[in-house]
Amino acid sequence: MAKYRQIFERLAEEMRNGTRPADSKLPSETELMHQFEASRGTVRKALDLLQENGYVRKHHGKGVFVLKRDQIEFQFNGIVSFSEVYASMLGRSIQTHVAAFEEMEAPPWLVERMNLKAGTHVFRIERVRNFDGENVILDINYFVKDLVPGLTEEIAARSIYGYIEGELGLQISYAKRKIAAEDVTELDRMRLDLHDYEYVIVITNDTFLYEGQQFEYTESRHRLDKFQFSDVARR
Amino acid sequence: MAKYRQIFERLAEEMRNGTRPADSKLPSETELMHQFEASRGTVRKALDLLQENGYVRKHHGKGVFVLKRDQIEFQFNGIVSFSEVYASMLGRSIQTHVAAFEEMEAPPWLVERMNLKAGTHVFRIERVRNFDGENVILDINYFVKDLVPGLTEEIAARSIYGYIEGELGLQISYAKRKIAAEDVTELDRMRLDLHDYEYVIVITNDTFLYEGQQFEYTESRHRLDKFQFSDVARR
DNA sequence: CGCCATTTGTGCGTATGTATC
DNA sequence: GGATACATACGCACAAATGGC
Repeated sequence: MAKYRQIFERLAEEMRNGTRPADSKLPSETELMHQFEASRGTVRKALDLLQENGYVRKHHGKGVFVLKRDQIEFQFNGIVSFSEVYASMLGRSIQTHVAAFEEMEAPPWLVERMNLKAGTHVFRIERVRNFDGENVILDINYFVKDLVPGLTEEIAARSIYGYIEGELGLQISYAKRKIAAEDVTELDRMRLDLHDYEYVIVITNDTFLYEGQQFEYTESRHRLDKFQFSDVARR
Repeated sequence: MAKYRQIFERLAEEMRNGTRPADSKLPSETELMHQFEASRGTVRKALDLLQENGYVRKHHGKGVFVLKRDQIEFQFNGIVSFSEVYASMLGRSIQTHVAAFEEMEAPPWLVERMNLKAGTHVFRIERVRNFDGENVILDINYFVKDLVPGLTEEIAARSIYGYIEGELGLQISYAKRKIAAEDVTELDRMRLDLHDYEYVIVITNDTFLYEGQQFEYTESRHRLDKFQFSDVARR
């Protein structure tokens, strides 16, 4: 690990575990240089990282100060599967059931949407998330087959993202998300325990690799009362 | 302006106007050093900025490459008022009506939520967004009076954020957002044209200044069919 | 396969400017 | 004014990834 990264991790850990309490002042850059036996540029890079990640606030001419606790904990920015977030927020586990798994030629609307070559093959996966005995979330994924070879139903039942990033080593660059309410469809009725709800919250997700190619399109359909989305926007 | 900033702006402009097309390779760091008569550190800082802002992608051992156009345009990350986003996405304008404007002592639940001192005064503002002749969004803002002095109903009718950042020069650091569906309230019925909808989508927003103090809590209540949220998450 | 040139990544030392106290 | 600390910039050295030979 890069040295500035080590310093960052070390200091961040000390802030999380309370060794460096909120509002306390960090040692000066020169002092940290000696403590970590690093150059000033390296220390500064670590401090920049800390500030970018919301741990500290630098005050020109005064020093670097630790920000309050609850401002730190809340960071799940970036790209996370909503189900995971949802589970972690409630502190409980979600049962996942693979309701469909097929390889198919991308339908026209998907070719259009993902800007694919006609005839491209994709995996289509339906997964139902069961929470407290009720099916409340339906995830429909489309993955470009060439980019995610070797995807199986067993993997889908666990963590597709774990496979993609871990096994395949694909680098995800960014994702476009959209959230909106939609009328319940027949498929929703079939897969979910909808009670009397006439609407679902739909999160669509277009995920791109570093090279700019889209490799995934996903719809995550949530029963109204079981939907929640949180994030932190930073400037 | 700082030199690395100048280099960043210059290169970014050239990418936007097409002088440096997508997938093209930037000159090497050493070459840019000479072109801009800057040190390598300075050039690298500019390149880092470009990558952070989604303009380019660096590849160790290969070079720096310009990303595709639509990957650049789509960035309305950060903190934006949802109404503005909503309006810009539909390409139409929204009429804003200030339905309530009062100064009050922060109620207990707000003191708790915003971690205020008891007895703190806040502005409470209700604004209704009218779109195509229908009231579809109700914004309820609470601003800490001491941090946003001089707020008036006239300002509320235009852009509160414009006032806060422009006139007052306050620096917003980050915002926590939450989106969820809620049952319609009496207030919703009073202010909005709800038709038969029994639910609203509620976006809560806690906004913080750099010093870590929260100065705003807002609820934005949308009629189901008029709600849409988009963003781009980057890694 | 190894070797090498190119290019980015990291770390170091230093100098100057500027803001705060 | 002086001490301290952050911001920016420069130059140098070496490491690591890449691709051509």
